[in-house]
Amino acid sequence: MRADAQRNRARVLAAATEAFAAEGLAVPLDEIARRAGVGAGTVYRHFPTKEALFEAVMLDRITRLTEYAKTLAEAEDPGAAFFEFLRRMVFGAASSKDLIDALIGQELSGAGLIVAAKRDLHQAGAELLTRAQRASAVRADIGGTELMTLLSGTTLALQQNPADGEIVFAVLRDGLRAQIPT
Amino acid sequence: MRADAQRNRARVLAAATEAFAAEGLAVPLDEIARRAGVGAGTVYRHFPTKEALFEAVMLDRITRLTEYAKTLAEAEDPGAAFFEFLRRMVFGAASSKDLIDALIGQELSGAGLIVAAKRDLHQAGAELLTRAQRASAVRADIGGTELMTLLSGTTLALQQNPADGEIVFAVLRDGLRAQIPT
DNA sequence: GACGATACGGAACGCGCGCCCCGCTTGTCA
DNA sequence: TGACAAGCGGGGCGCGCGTTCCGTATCGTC
Repeated sequence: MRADAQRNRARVLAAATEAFAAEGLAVPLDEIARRAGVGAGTVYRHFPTKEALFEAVMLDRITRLTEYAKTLAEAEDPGAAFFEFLRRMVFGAASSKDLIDALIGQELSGAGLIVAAKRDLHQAGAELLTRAQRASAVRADIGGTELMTLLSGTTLALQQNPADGEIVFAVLRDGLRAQIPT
Repeated sequence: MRADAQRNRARVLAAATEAFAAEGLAVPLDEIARRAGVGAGTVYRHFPTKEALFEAVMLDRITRLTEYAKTLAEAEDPGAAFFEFLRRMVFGAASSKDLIDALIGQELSGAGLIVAAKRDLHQAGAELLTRAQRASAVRADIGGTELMTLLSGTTLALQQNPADGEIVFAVLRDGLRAQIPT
């Protein structure tokens, strides 16, 4: 690959990451190209479609989260590790509109790369959850899938009112800590 | 107003309510017209713009919720009334994609009718909340605005996985019940 | 330094959708 | 029942945006 091509690819990716985070999937591709200082054609040489570009951005983001989750899985205190993960998920995504689209939109079935990444993240999250539950730090009547649903919702909520972050997180935390009366 | 005009207006409103709930704001106006059995021009005779139609639909929905909240405000048990309201909000909106757009989208500033309706709903919800808090049924460190943020999030979450409704609601409920350790 | 290949830019195309327009239909009232 | 207004349908326009195409510029190599 030619040097300038490599440089442009990186620029596009950076601009796309920023633009998608700020505006969501709705940002026009021309706008991304403009921010990257390239033409629209160049974007298409590196990514066959706008959706592919979006997926590349999300893939990076999701992978990073998964790695973090795996790190936490080896912490001593399972409860603390779990809630730390929760906090990162909630606040990390609160200011990026792209996640909304990634989570809500069912149109990104994609080549399967994202699906796999998502599955990994879910798995890592579930691992943290199970450990915390074994330590009695989290209620037993919730599974990995439902946890992700909750997380999506919390993220989406903070999208609108980032200022309410702490209280929303507190309610989620306390709700997860609650022991079921059976 | 002529009889057929009245009938057509009602048909459009009904079709729009259904279509918006199923598909969200993204549903093409022609589709709504088709479902209503009228032409696109007819829709525009009754509602000046697509957004106006959407607002009319949402106005109805929001007003209904507010009335319900006001009814509950006179119940004997403030805690039970509050959680009943919560349940209605969460599950009532879980299967309608239009609320997503109404809640997320900031583009519907509108003529102010919706804004007023929203404010009324918030006020009624806040009243229920305050009463429940005075009865020590709900944590004290949360206000009306933050409650609405939480509710939006929960609603949005269930949009994707309606099956997780009960557990999500349970976590929200228990999180709200939790007393703060100070 | 010249030449071939690779990559670039941005004008142009097609499509979907909101909205308007106008010839025709239908309801209403005398 | 006739005449006029009110209302209707759907073709068409304009715009925004994703995508493509191709003449031009740039890189790497001999």
